[in-house]
Amino acid sequence: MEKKQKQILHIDVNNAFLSWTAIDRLAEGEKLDIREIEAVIGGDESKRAGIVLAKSMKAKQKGVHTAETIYQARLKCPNLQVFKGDYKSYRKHSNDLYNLLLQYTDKIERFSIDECFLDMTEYLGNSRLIDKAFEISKRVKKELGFTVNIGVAHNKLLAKMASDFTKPDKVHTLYEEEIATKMWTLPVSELFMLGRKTLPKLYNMKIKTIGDLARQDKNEMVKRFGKHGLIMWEYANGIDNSPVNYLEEKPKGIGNSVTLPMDICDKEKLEEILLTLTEQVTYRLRKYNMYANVVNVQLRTKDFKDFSHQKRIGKSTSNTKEIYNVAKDLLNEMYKKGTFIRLVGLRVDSLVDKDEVQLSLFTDENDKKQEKLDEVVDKIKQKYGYNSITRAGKLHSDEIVKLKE
DNA sequence: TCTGGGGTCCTAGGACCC
DNA sequence: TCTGGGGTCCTAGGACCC
Repeated sequence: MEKKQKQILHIDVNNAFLSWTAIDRLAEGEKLDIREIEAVIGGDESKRAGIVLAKSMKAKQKGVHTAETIYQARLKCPNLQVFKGDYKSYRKHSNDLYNLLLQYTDKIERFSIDECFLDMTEYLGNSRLIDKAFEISKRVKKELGFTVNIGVAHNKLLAKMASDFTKPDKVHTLYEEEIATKMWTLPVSELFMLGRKTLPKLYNMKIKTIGDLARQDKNEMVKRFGKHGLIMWEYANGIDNSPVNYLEEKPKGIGNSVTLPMDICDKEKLEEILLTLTEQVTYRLRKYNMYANVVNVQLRTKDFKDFSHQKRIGKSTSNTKEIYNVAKDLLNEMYKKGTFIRLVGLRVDSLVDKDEVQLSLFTDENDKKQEKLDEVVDKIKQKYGYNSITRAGKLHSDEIVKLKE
């Protein structure tokens, strides 16, 4: 029995953050379209978060890369203009795109804020996949005011690779018979899931193009790189059977981390930051109506070394105080006196739905009290905004840990 | 004014049980 | 007394993505 070939589109917003900020500015009456100048969306350098989040085509032509420091970008592009990001607005533009795409299929996987996979297999009728791609491209541009790249293929990997070819505002196909001419000729660094650590190892093996990688012996790749070796080899050969995950998925973990305005070696201060992070993380956790089983604390030292300790806690919980107590223990266990810390992070993992947790018959009276306390605080935050209520003596770390609605 | 913040998945080693 | 493995859970760290 022959299996029906999947019909997949990958939609990728061109310079998403920069385009969306450009649109917002024009809507507010600004005359300058920042897509037309040497510009980036960047983090706040005064908060030691100065990296490039998105770049205009003109900045790209000067050699500016995403994720490099704004300092470095400016060396290459002295007239660079830097703009702040606005995540609330980005979420809205992302939703606008999603809602437009829903008119074509409900099998949409939101891969990130600016990328979607569409499974069109059952929604094509008599039309061709590529014609749908062009139609979507035109409509997004006209109705939403920004451009997208669309990859057209028979699996997700090939669609994603295709959408990454030439930009912006382009539709590219990458069918099986085109792999050799369109993909194997590319540098191996272009392959999805091939990062900066693996690349030098491949260069040592004289692998320069995706084609070189595809022609390696599969078993040899597994022997050398384990599971990752298999994935690399399969991707290089255009093999990917993963489905478009269109169902809304619950998060597997929730975390907040913050780069401090200056390196800190005062443990009390670190604990205060940790408490603020815990409040935010558990607030989000409770909004999902979930409990956590694992607490994880991350520290980054001033020379950029990362450490993390985690602990599986006895019972699942979303209680601020309980999670903070575990977090504080982890911090104390890990923190060496006198070390200067650049970043503090808190995550909860191994999440479960609150409803699925068997409620203990012996729920502690004190636990109930704590849960009530969280509820009351959450309600106030929901009604009057996250910032409306805070613990005494904690205002400073509230400022450091950027508060969000 | 050098290097973000949010995730997911994998690996290796140790503890513990059978 | 010594010598085993397999399986599972837990933890620390790392690679990669946008």
